[in-house]
Amino acid sequence: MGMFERDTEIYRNRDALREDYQPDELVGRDEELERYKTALQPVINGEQPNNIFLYGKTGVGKTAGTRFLLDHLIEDAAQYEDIDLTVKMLNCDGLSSSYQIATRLVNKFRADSNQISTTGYPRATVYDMLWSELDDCGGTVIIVLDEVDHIEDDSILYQLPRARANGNLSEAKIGIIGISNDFSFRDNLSPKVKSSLCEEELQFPAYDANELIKILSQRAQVAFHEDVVDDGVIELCAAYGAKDAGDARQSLDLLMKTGDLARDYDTDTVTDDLVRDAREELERGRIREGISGLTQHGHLVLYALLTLEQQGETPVRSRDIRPRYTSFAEQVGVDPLVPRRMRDHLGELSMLGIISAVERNEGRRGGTYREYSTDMDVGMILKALEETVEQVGIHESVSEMVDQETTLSEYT
DNA sequence: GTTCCACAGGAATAGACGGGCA
DNA sequence: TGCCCGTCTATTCCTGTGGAAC
Repeated sequence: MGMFERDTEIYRNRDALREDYQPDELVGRDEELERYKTALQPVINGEQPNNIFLYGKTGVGKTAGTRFLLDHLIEDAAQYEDIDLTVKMLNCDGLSSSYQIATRLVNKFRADSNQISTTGYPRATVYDMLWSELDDCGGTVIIVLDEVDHIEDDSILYQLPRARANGNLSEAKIGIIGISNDFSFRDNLSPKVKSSLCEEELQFPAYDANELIKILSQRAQVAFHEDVVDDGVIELCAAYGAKDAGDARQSLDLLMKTGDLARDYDTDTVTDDLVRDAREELERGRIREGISGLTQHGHLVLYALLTLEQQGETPVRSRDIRPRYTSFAEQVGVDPLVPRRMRDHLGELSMLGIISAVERNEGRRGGTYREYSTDMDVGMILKALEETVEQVGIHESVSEMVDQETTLSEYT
């Protein structure tokens, strides 16, 4: 027998569970796509396209829906001789200024051999280059700015929709599609930008469990061989996904992890139990990753909360976490942070989903405050902390402290 | 309706640090 | 090497906020 043996293969096409997989049909977004389609209709009519602003949380099909519709739009527009449609998509992640967006856009229109540098030109020159590229291109041009909330200044969002009205363009008709998962971004736009960019606003709500089931079934059918996936697996993945954030990406990851576990265990069926294992595994990974990105003080704040949790003192408000945190900080020989900064760390921890916060309000008697607790297994987080944090001294001091505290509390 | 509590969290600012560059 | 710049952490000061108490 050889050293390598082929796995019992449950997958037909594992890639179908990946985020970037494009199914032939987009399920679960019927209403949204219908409205989106209506908003794009002017393109086919040969009119000036609407500017569209699209918002919704991560993993609710904004980008996938846009790709899907625009692909069809390009295909259908080709049937009309008087329409010359160009679509350019730009992901603004990692780009912070209008200047950077403008240079990237110019390069999108130019050949690889003719790219411009992303620094060095006066802003007005870059804009002029952009206008001439757009005019050379002519016809209808749709520019999709994904994650548009990463841009910190309005300039390009103001200039682009008005380029034609301002006489910078004579040939091209421009339509902007802005995609954002930050709801407050829209409100923070200056009124003049808001009115032009947000002519059509589309909101993509989170997926509910039924929609997730549809999506997962569709993908699973392609991804797995027949009769490999037990009844209930899909439903369970969807239920977890709907409970957490209504995020399709997350549910798909869970399903894929479950399949991977089944493959690793050499079983030929994907079962409910594996879903639970996979979820724990993903959770562990997420927590480890979150913890590794924290500063020393973040770790100390987390330790403080964890030890309080172990003693049954949670949920606990930040001012009651502080003494514990302060003594931990002293134990490891660092100055404790001011309360304001400590709250930042607590906020960061709850953003990462490692701890949870509930806002409480006792009015004139007690004002508003937040109560923190961990909604996960403390042992698991502690283990992740020990694995991730190499800082000498912390664990020893903390476990010493915990021992003291627990012995103390045993006597009281 | 007004007041007021105690915190939430935004804004301005400073210092440390690291990478790119002449 | 020193300089510049952007990023990250932390501090200080501040305004905002929801609902119980008045």
